[in-house]
Amino acid sequence: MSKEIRQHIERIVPLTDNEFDFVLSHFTPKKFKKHQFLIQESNYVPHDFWVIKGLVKAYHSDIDGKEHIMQFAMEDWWVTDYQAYFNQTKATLNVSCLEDTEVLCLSLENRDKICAELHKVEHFFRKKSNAGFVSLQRRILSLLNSNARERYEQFLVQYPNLLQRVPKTLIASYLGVSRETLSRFSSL
Amino acid sequence: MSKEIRQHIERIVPLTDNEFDFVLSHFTPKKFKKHQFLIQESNYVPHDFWVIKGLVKAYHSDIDGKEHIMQFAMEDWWVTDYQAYFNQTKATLNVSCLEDTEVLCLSLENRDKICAELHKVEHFFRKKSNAGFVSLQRRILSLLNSNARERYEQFLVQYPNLLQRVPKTLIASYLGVSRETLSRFSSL
DNA sequence: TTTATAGCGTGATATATATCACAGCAAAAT
DNA sequence: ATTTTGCTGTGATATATATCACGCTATAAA
Repeated sequence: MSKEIRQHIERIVPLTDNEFDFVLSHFTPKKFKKHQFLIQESNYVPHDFWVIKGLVKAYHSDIDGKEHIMQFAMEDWWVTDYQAYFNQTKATLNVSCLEDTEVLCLSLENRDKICAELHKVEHFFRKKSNAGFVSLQRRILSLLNSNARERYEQFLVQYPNLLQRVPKTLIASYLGVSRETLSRFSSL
Repeated sequence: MSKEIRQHIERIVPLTDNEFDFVLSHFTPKKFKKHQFLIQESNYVPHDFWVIKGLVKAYHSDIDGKEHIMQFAMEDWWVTDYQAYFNQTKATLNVSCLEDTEVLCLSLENRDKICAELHKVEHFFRKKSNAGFVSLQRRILSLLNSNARERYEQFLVQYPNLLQRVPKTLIASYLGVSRETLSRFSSL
């Protein structure tokens, strides 16, 4: 299970065995059952999570109790409430498991430590953050440009694998559409 | 004009004079007149731009010729088509000047060079990227959560200064609302 | 087994927002 | 000085999407 994250990092920067051991020693593995919470609103957010196995949703509950999904995260994805994590403030998002899930946890302190210690690691996280930024920009453009049906079709192309594992209700909530409207799309 | 960017960087990492000179030498200043383009769709994107003075919009033109604004950028902001810039692909966004504008240009090559040379600089850009990521997440949540009027009110709170300098038509396009609908909000 | 509960589809209706059309006005261009 | 262009407001109407309501099915809980 540590091989996977090594691969994940080495897709961007090569590491010696020693370097990798050093990095890995700053992560702690953790397991969650379906329906358990990695993060709950109004609590502090101790970790960024890298998903080894399983599937989670990060979402905001509005005043009417409606859920708005910020992101899904499955194998090889990172997830947390980044606003709260980076600023050490209380979460406004919840992160909960759609399946039994195993993660590697990285505290902000440890993240900054391995970044400071190993320039390569700082480089890795910069690249990751840049890529994340770009993909959020794409999502924003899709919300501005496209109607509900088009957004759904884009989702199908971009995340065909998620479709298998995530109920349509939640995909609707990720896309900013009601489940009924989404359902009428899928039926043709 | 170089003092401003030094301050901008030193809000995150302190630099010696030598270090700053080294960094600055990788930027090139450039001036644009109102209506000129920093970036045009379907061209390669040679630079990331840091705005010294002025105001620009980064936007996508859809098939019907409608503009969707990705971001505004005024003094002390960064702007480019990041997807195209980071991946060295052709732009899908345009960036054009709403006012006469002065910028500092940073090529991807130079960015990577100063990041590789100075760990501090890589740290700076990582922090910047993280902050950008978080603010895009906020915008996405606002698009999912809030109706047009609420988004407009949030915009007023978040960017009161932009309201003075940007026509409402463009704010509407940033918020994903028609200018007519936005106009009906402002009138009460 | 029986009973909940979650997911999904679908009709009828309501509503937010877009679109179309027109006018007024200020600033820029000729 | 006159014309053009960009920005804004506002009415009338159209449309995409939300909401409400119901039933069906499969899985999970009692």
